[in-house]
Amino acid sequence: MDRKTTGKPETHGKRINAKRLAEDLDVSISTISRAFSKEAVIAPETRSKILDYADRLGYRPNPYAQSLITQKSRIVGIIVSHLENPFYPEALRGLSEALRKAGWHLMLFTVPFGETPDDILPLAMSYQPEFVIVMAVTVSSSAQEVAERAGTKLIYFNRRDPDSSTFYVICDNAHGGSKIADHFIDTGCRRLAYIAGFQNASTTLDRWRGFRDRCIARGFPDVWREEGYSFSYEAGYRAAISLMKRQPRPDAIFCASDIIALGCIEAVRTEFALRVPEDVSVAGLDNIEMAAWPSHSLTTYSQPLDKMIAATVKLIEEISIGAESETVAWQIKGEVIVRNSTRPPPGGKGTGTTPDMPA
Amino acid sequence: MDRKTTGKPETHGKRINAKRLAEDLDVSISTISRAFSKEAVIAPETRSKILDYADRLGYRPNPYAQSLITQKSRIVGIIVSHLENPFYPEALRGLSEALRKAGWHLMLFTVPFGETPDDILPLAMSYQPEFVIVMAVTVSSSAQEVAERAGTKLIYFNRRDPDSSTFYVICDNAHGGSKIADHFIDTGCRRLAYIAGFQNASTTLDRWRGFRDRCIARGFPDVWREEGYSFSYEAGYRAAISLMKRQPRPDAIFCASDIIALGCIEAVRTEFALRVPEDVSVAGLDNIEMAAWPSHSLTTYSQPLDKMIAATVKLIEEISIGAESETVAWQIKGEVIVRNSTRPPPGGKGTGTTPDMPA
DNA sequence: TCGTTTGCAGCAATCGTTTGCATTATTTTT
DNA sequence: AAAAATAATGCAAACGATTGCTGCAAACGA
Repeated sequence: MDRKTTGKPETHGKRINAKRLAEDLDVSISTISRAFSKEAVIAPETRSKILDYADRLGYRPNPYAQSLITQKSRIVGIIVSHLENPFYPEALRGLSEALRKAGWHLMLFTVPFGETPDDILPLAMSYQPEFVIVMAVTVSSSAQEVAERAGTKLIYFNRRDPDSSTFYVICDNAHGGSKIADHFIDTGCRRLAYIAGFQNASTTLDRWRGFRDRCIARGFPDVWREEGYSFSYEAGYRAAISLMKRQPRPDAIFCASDIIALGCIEAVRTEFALRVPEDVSVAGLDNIEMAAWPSHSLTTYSQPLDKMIAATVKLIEEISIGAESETVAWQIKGEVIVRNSTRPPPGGKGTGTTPDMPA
Repeated sequence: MDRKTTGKPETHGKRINAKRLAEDLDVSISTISRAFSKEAVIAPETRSKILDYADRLGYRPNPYAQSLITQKSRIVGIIVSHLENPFYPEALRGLSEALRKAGWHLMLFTVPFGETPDDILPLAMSYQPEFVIVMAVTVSSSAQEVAERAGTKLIYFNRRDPDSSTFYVICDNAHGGSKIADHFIDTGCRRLAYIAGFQNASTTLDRWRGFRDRCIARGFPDVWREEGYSFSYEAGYRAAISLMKRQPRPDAIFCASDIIALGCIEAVRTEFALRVPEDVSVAGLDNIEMAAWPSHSLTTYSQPLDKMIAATVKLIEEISIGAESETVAWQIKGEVIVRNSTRPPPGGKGTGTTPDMPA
């Protein structure tokens, strides 16, 4: 009695579909369909009979037929350009799980070196996703228009489009910059510098603005800015080198991202034999997991990733329902996470002089 | 003359489909379809006329209708469990680009903490991908059967299923272990140890086997093994602590992955105030980008990622064509990358004593 | 008992393609 | 010039669902 099947379900050649179920159970195809629809009106016992049998056969409604008829795909595309920045895998993972829970499927598109999201968008569009999340530089307005015309909504994640008014979800980058400025100044730093990331990125810009404005406001108008040209370890390493050659040397460096900060710290230590934080305070922005590793122990401003993800999913759900969503954009505050890459406050409290890290 | 449209293409309400093109161009829907099919027989001028016009309208064949009729999805699902290990974002990116070039679409599924690929597979199946790449622990044979029955082929990436004979692509992990053993022994290390990753993973096992067997073969049968229980920085940190408490202390540690090795190095330095590589040589396996950073400068055995990706795509293409692929599995050799986390050879040549890293 | 409301299920049109076969137009052969 | 071969297109039946409408029974009220 432990054979493969217990009666009817003899997978007899053909692929199982609604018709097969309908015949076996002696109902119409419509009824099968309704059994799988939450809102449809159908007798409870009929539904459970169908659902049970479907389960036995391993039947699931064909999503292609569904998409074809309903004109909805339940697919969200995601365009990512810089997976090498650990912030993005973290974001990707969170987004993936949250969207899955909400019943969406994620199609991944990476932007190869030398190409732009603009080149990828048409491809991403081919499965007619209802949404495309862009975790990369913003796309041109013409590409944007193509998407809109096909009925696909664009959502920027961790980017903001200076011009157009598409949906976006970001952390309050200017706030981050300003809080780091406060932290530097409060701990006695005076010669303040910034290492920028990719030049056209809104994140580079906003973090700089927040940082510089706050420095100025607190009486330190001479803030240096060094271009990193990208959000990477190497960028931080290189930028730090030219920054540290200046006279007088900066005593605090705010980096446009954590990964830049790590490169920066390394350069300060290796190339100049200087100590962090005794000689230079270094802070980043992101709060990637690596920042907490004892070897790095990086002071940073945390991106509120969970909240950003929740906001993104909420946005998608709302628009999808047709709510025309009042909130077109989310900008969420994070907080400063003080670790050991910045000097302790002058009072001498806190972590003491320099803990942990061996010479 | 620079208006939106130049004549006909007045997107008049309805969604553009083959029918619309057919009417406008006065051909049949079949002809439209054939214009988009490489193999179809159609007059060249007809084809280009159609293609041009389609371009003007921005028409592309509806993939859902296509999938429905052809029973092929051109979708490959990918199940990833440990994006926090930088090896996986790197692999993901490569796979994504290579598959896209080959005309496939990638659906991403991450395995949330506490769940297994088994739980995710049914979900991944719902869009009927033609292939599912599993970059995680292997799935149970029953789940595997479910996939096979739905006509989906499973491919393991960086995993090998001890029991069943599904497709897999891995690097030659045993070779890696043995080469690292050689390197340790050649550079004068004598008290050899291994930090394992996730216990049931084939990678943990194979790397250990290769390492231990080679050590034994060369006359060092007493190889320590410490469990890390996962492939993570924290695991390496913890495992290194209990390993270094032993007497006598190991003087060389082979870690089941780069990220473990980084944690291990950090523990050795911070918790024991010992130097790497002077007191202990540490090597990993993967060759993630971070391993090359000057702050880490990790000796490691490189996974031949490019080749592994190429093999995966080739596998997919072949099976998809129906070639029933002779090669069911790929196992590709990598090579030892010597950096500064292992001591130089006794002869004194090579990089000298200890370069770069400040005290 | 009969008319009315209500609850469920079925009919059939529809989504946008692909493709085997029939048909027409064109060229070649005899 | 007619017959045969070839090339290009059209016809229509799938693929597997969803959903507005219709129909029918049971339940209800009078």
